[in-house]
Amino acid sequence: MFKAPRGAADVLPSEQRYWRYIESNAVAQCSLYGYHRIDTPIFEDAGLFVRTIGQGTDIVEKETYTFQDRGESLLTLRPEGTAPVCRAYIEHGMHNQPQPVKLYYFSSIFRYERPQSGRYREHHQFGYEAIGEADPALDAEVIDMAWQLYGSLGLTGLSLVLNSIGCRECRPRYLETLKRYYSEHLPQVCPDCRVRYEKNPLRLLDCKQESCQPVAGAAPRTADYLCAECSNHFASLQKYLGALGIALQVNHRLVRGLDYYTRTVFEVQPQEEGAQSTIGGGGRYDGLIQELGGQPTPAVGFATGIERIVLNLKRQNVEPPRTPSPSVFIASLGEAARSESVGIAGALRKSGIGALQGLGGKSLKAQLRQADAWGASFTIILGDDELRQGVVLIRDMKGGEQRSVPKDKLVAELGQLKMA
RNA sequence: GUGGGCGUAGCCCAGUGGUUUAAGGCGCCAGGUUGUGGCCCUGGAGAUCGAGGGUUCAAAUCCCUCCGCUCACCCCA
Repeated sequence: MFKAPRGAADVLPSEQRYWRYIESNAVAQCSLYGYHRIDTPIFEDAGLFVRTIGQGTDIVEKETYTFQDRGESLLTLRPEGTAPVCRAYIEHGMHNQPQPVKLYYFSSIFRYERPQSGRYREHHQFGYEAIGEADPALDAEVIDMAWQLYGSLGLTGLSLVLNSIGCRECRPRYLETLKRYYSEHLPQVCPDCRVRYEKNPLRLLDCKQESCQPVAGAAPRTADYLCAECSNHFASLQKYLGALGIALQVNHRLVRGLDYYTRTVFEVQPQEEGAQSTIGGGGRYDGLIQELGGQPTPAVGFATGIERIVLNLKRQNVEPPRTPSPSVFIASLGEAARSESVGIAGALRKSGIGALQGLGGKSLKAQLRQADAWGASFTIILGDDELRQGVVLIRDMKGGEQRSVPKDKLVAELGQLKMA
């Protein structure tokens, strides 16, 4: 027996309403903020992700699905959404469009890791990128849109965590200070942190090991080492978020797992304990486009995990709308009635009325059971008697009343009933 | 990659060595009306008891190995 590969899952019909609910709310937000959809390939040149996400990051180091195709190109299944969008921005000369260029996507994301609740090898993200503008008001807008999206979905108790991790100019100075500070505390710190110290010092800050908390908590703060521009940017952003009425908490230990972020980084976190602490995150990445060979271009973006939103919707008992089933069921008895019923079903659908037929020559009882199981509002009954008289029976499934209607009036009649 | 929990029908699960030809519930199918649903009643289909090996007169039940699922860590969405 074949099973879905580890960490990959079917989204079954019964789950779809969550997904469609999220998607339609997200699309609605996108149009309010002027974003246009982009779809990028599911795989990219492997180098794209190494260049952008960073050589020392976990994603690149141990989580990518990378393979050689038959033409010996080295390809990687997309492990995140931003780099491909930036690649497309450059490849299609979007710097010639009015800036910022605002793009959104829904895409599957692949990371090779041990699956657990809210974490899969294939998962799906909704994300958006605003490319070509450095104004902190744009950062605020990006954050606002994320916040509005969660709100529109009915999620509550989320918190917005914000930090600035500086830019190419001021971050090296900060990292030096951080390393100097940690060098004195290395013996007290967990083994992982000793590795981070060498490979990715920023990550020292968000170590969750109990033993590292005192050291990390007292560490120098990025915000205290920002250059004047970064500092102003961060201050303005907070002011704008205030103007939007968005409550945020600055967390000096928030850093993100991808190397390309500059200045603004933020995450949205649900209250619930345990499981995955982040539902969505993003930030500014002013160096990324240039890193990929484009003009120096500032940009800011956000991405959120669909599976994690679904998880939280369920935890909070949010009920997305159910997709309606066809409201008319046609039960027929005998072959003559059957071919009549095929025609009726077709006519109903042509006039926009969803219709299902009883199939397989089942008894009327069985067909009514089926109609009930489908939740049909009306069942049309058609047998030899009705055929002879040129009528059909319309049965109201709610109360069980039924009456006969001339065959040629059926479509009009049902149209009326549906209105009522 | 590391650690914990768990694997009995589509789903939830009883059964911890011998009346088990593996029970029950949900769901599915059919019948209870000569052409009438939802409730009820009756019947039916559906399980190589995760896989392989071992112990035993006897294994779903004990032992070993493997596989899978799940939760957590790392990290992230």
